[in-house]
Amino acid sequence: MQAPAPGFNIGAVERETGLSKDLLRMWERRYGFPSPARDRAGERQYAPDDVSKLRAIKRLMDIGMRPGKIVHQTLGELNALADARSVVRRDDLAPPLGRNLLDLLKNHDAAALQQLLAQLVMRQGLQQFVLETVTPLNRTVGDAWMRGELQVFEEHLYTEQVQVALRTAINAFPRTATGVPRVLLTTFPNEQHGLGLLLVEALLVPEGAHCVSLGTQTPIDDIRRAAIAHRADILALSFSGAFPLRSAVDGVDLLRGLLPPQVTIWAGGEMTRRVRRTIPGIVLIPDLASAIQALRSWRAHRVPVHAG
Amino acid sequence: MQAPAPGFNIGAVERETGLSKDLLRMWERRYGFPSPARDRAGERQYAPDDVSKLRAIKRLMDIGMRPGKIVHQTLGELNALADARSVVRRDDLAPPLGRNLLDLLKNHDAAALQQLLAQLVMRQGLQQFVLETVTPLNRTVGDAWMRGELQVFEEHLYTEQVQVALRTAINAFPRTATGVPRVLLTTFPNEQHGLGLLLVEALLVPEGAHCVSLGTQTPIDDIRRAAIAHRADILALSFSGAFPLRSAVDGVDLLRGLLPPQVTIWAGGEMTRRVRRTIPGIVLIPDLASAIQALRSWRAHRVPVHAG
DNA sequence: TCAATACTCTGTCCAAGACAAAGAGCAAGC
DNA sequence: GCTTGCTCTTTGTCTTGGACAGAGTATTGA
Repeated sequence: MQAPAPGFNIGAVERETGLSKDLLRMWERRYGFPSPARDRAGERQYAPDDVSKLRAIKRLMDIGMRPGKIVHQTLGELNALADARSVVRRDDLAPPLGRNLLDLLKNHDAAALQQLLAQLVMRQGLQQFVLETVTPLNRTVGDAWMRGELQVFEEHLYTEQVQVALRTAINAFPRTATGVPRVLLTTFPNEQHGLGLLLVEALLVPEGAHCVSLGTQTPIDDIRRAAIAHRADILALSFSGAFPLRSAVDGVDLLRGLLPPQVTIWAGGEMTRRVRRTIPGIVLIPDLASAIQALRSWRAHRVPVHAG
Repeated sequence: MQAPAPGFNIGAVERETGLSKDLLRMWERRYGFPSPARDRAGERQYAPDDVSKLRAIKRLMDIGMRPGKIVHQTLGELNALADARSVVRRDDLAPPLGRNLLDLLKNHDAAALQQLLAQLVMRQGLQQFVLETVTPLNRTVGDAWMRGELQVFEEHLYTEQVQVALRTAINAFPRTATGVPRVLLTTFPNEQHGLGLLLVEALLVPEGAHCVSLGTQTPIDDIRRAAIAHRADILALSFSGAFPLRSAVDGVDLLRGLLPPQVTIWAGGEMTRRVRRTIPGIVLIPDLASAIQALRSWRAHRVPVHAG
C-alpha cells in the first residue's frame, strides 16, 4: 500500500478539469494560480486540492464568470459564489418531489429512482412529465451539484436514469414514417450535453412529429448534409449553458446560410437565454414549453415541403 | 455561398483526429508530415485531405502500428493496410445483412433502419443480437467510415439507432433490485464513446446481473465513490480504440489501489487489445464475448460481498 | 436609451529543446 | 530452439516565454 496520489501531472489535470495544458501554464504565469510543485525532472505536480479548486473555477466559468475575478478566491468562497447564483431558483422546485428524488439519489438507490420516474411518466403523461417534473428537477439537481451537495457520479446517475425513462416513454409511441413535421435533432461539436435533445423529442413525438436524432457533436457541414438528406422541415439544435455564445451564434448563422430557407432552424437550451439580439432566420427556444409553441406555430404557417 | 472549409487549425485537427497539438507539431518536425500551409498570422492550416490521412494513421496506430513506418504512405496505401488487417474479419459479418443495413443508412431511412434492428432483436434475442449482429456491424460501419464511404452524420445516425434498439430491449427485462452481481458501468473522462457500455449491459442484464450505468466521462475519484456507494461487485470500464493507452493503464491502476480488492475491475473495449502485459487485479475484456465469460467466471469464484 | 469605439482580459498558437518510457533488436544462457 | 536481459531507437509529452486575435467590458457620443 503506497501513497496513492502524490500529485497530478499537467496532462492528468487537463483530463480531470477540461482546462488545456496551455491554459494551465498561462494561468500560472498570469495569476500565480495554480502554482504546482515540481518533480525532479522539473515537471509540474498538481496537488489534489488545486485540482478541486480548478474544477470549481471551471464550473463557475461555464456559467459566465471570468477567471481573473475568481482564481484567487478560496474553494469555500467559490462554493459560496455558486450558492448565491442559485439561491433565487431554489423556490421553483416542487418541494416534496424534488426532496424525495434527491434523497433517492443520495441513497444511490438506482432501482427505486427508475421506478419513481417511470411511475411519474405514467401518471402525468410524457409531455407533462417533461415540463413539470424533469425541467424543475434538472434545475434542482444542477443547483445541488453546483453547491457540491451532489457528487459528480450522483449527477451522472440522475442524467442516465432520466434518459432511460424518457427513451422508454418515447419508444412507446408508434414511430410513423409519415409524421409531420420532420425534425432533425443534434448539437454542435464540443457540445456534449444531449439530454436537451431527448427532452425536445419527448415533447414533439406525442404531437405527431417525426423526430430523428443524430446525438451530440455533429460537424456543421454534416448537419447541413443530414438536414438535406433527411428532408428535414425543422432542424433543432441544443446548447448547454457552457457553450461559447459567440461560436453558437456564428455557427447557427453559417448554417442558416447553408440551408434552404424552407428549413426552419431552432436553437434551444440554457445558452439561448444569454442571447440578446434576434438572429435572422433562427427561432430561439429559451425553454422547453416554447418548443411546443414553436411546433404549433410551424404547423399554422408552414406547409411541409416534401409532402404532396 | 462561400468556400465552406479552407482548412483546419491545429486545435480543430486535435479534436478531429485525437492527436495532440504537441504531437502534430512534433511529427511535422520529425517526419515532415503533416506539413500544413500557414495563414497570414503564421498559424497552421491543415488541408482536409491531410486530416483524412491523419485519421487513417491514427486508426492504424490504434491497432499497434508505429507512426514512423506509415506516415509517408499515401492514403490509398494506408487504406490497403487497414484492409489487409481486417480482411479476415470482413467475412465474419453476415453479408446480406451488412449490405442491407448500409444501404438503409445511405438512403437515410431512419424508420426502416430502426424497424430492421428491432426485428433482429426479436428474432435473435438480445445477447445474440449484440454478439452476432451489432459487433460485426460496428466493424463494417467503422471501416466504411474510415474509407470515407460514410458521412459523419450517417455514422451518428447508426450509433443513435443502435442505442435506441438496445435500450428498448434492455428495458424489456424486468430490473430486479436483487440482481447479482451488481455491475457499475462508466468510462473515464475524455472517453465519449458510450456504446460499449450499452453493449455490455445488453449482455449482462439477460444473465440476471444488476447493471447501473453512469454514462460516459466520470472522473476517477467519482468512479471510486460510486463503486462504493453502489456496493458494486464489478466495475466495468470501457475504452475506445482512440483512448490513450497510457492514461487508461495509469487510471485503471490508480483505481485498483483506491478500491477494496473484493471489487472486480473489468477493462474492455477496442483499446484493450493493445495491452500487452497483464495489469494486476484487472480483468481485461478484449471482446464482448469475454464479458459473458467473465461474468460466469465471477459467479463461479466469487461470493457477493453485500449478500448474506 | 442605445450604439459605436477603445481598452483590457483571456485563450490559443508558436518555436526549439529536453527527457523518459515503450518498442525493437541482439546477445547470452537454459 | 526458446526465453531473458541488455542496449539502441523511436516516440510522446513536457518545458519556456513570446505573440496575437477575439471576446468581454467600459466609455463615449448620438
